[in-house]
Amino acid sequence: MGTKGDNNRTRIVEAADRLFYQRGYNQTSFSDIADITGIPRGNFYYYFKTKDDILAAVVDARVAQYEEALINCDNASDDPRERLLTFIDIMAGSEKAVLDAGCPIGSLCTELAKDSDELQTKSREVFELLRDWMCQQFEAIGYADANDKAMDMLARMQGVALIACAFKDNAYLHRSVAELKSWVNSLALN
Amino acid sequence: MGTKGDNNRTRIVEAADRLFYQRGYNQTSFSDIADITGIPRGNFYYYFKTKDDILAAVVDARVAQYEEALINCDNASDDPRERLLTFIDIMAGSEKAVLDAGCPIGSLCTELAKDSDELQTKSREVFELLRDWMCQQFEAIGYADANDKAMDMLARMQGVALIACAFKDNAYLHRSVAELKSWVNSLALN
DNA sequence: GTCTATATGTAGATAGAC
DNA sequence: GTCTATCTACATATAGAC
Repeated sequence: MGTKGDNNRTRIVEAADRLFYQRGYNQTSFSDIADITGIPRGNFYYYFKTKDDILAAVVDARVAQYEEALINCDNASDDPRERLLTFIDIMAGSEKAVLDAGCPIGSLCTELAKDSDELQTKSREVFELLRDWMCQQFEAIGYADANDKAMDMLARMQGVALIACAFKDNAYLHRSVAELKSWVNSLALN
Repeated sequence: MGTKGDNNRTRIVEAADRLFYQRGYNQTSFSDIADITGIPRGNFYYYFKTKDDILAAVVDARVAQYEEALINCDNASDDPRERLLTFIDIMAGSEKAVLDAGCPIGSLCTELAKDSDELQTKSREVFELLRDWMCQQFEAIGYADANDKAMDMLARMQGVALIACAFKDNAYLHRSVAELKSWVNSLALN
């Protein structure tokens, strides 16, 4: 523990994370990951029992990454609206990637919805994290239907990412992000 | 032409259409289509040169199917708002499938955004058809930014379908469809 | 822990008999 | 037009040397 093995494991997960996003889970092979990391295919099975296990590790890594981002949002302000705006800015920061491959969370869930239930349930975890955090913010603003609001905001961001990617429309993406932010700004603090 | 060959071709396209929706394009094999249709794998190459050609035929079939649906929307009323409501009802009619596999158009575009440019461009055709028709309706209502409105409505529907599918949340789907319809109803006829 | 060699299955695609 | 047999490539996964 804590030596070279962990390093290799981490490198596999990071490469898989990027490839699952850019090519999709099913279209990413062990060879692809091996080519990027320089770690031979056969070696993967020392760190992971199956490809599904690699996905689980990737989802865990993404959850950890977003947890950190959400802490940053929390620290950015005491005003829940400001926190939501910070979150939108973070997401909008990867606009080029979104235009190219959509939202990493949404596109993964969409793909795995057509696979096994286990993969589907696992990939949903990132969404659940974001929904719960958004729900907290809407509760702090004073909404009784905070969870509904969180689902709405999640859906809105996903719709924007999907359409922007499908049409490769950068202008649309910018306009929609601006409109989403002005919607958050207009929320009354009850 | 017009004889048995067309029948087999049509059966292949119909089976592929269903499978591309339920399992995804890349996860659907010739064997899968052969199992459903009873037509042997090797036979496919008499009707299609490559798997990509089958996808093109499926997209063409979907475009034709939605063109027909849009004509029905046009015939339903002279009021563009009523037409949009009819369209929403048609899309909401397949709620069980949406919960299971998402929107057939959106999930295909999301998947193929990570594949070749050709497949991506082809799959976008269905979206373009819907966007153009929606744009017409918003123009008829009197919006100067009709195309923006069309993109917004498309994105909203896609976001709802994606989130409903990811969370397997039927109640959310119903609520969101109702809210979308009440939004259309509230549009002022200028 | 790390690597090579390989097993096993299945994918898309082709050849050629009928 | 329809079908069987098969090719080639590549997928996940395993075995076992070092």
